[in-house]
Amino acid sequence: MSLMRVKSETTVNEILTAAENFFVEKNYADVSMAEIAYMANVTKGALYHHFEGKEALYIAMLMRDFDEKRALFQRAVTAEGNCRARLELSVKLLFALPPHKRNLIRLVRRDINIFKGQAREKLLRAYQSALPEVIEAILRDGIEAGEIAAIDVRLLSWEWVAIVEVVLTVYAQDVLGSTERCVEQALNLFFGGVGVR
Amino acid sequence: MSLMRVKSETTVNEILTAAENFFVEKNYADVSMAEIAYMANVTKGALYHHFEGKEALYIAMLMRDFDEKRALFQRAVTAEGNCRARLELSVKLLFALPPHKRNLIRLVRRDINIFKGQAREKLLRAYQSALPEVIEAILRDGIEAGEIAAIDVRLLSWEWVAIVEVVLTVYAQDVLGSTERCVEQALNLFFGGVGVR
DNA sequence: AAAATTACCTACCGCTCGGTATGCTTTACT
DNA sequence: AGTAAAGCATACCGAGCGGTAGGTAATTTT
Repeated sequence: MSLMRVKSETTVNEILTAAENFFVEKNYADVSMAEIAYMANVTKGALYHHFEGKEALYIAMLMRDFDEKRALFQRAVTAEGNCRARLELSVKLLFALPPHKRNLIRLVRRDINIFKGQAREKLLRAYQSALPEVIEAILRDGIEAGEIAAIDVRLLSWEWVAIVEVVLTVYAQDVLGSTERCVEQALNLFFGGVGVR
Repeated sequence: MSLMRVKSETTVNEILTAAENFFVEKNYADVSMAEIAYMANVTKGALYHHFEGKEALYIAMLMRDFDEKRALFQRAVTAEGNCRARLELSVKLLFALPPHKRNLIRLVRRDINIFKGQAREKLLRAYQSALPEVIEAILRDGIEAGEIAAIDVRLLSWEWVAIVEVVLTVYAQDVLGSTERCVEQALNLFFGGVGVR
């Protein structure tokens, strides 16, 4: 039970990693099971041995990433400091990831429409608890401490994520120069806006 | 030349409208030429008579929408008032559109990755001139007038669009109640941030 | 050592979808 | 009136993909 289990886990991980690489760069429909298998150095038969189908594989891949992301951002929630400092930490943690892992964050919002019923619900719940809820926890503290205005936290978290996604682009990093400037830009906009007072 | 031309134009418009309805709700790959044809009350033969293929049809559809959007937002550029007032007008114009036309705006950013080469460039240029450049014109005026901070206008326009897209969601409209509140929320965040001073 | 289970491969099936070949009907030109 | 051309329908093809059936080799269980 030991040797085989290790082998299986290794294969599964290789498959999931291969899947990540394809799904971040191409649409769900444009990624074939055959190429994932090829990239993972196995055959299609192996894929269907470990996963029920394409949809299950895709969901499993996202779930694994959600777990990583949740663990990562949890560090920002439990960190010391005020709301702004903790948001800053969360973005810095995100920037510290390799580009490919960063971009995985956008997959749900891009592909959520292709799933129906329970698969869709499952994904949404998992995403909610991996990202928005974590941000919301920080924002709630910020509101209680009187640092930010008392606006619906979910809406606030979405706006925050939207703002961050912009500075995550290549263009933003070109224009702003460094990671620090990107983080600063996002924080300044979110907390103070761009209007001149 | 007259009767047939009118007939043809009508058919083309019906095809484009049918295409819009499908492409806003499903991924590019999940929309079939057959269902577009059915929705437009023609056959696949007619589609391929009027368009070279699926890609050409999709691009033509976006192009038509770009033209409408550019004409729409141009009104905000030439309007009287300061930067903030004109941005407000542009969002209100967007909100005044039927939901289906509103959402077309997100298609490019969603699907741009599935095109390569010249098709991709063409789409990007058309999109740039239909939306970002229009916003940029307003923002540039705002910077010159000292209303907003001197940040790269393209980056600013992206942030603005990102913020607006959030208040365009159903959730935001539920929470905030009215269109006016949505517009106000976006403007307040963009100009003043959410930090308490 | 035999049986059962796991991991994986090869070969194949069925279906969908983009695209095409061809012909019919209506309009436009001369 | 006759001919050319445009608008559109029908019927079909070929490729590619998700998924399956069945076999083989290794490992674990009894």
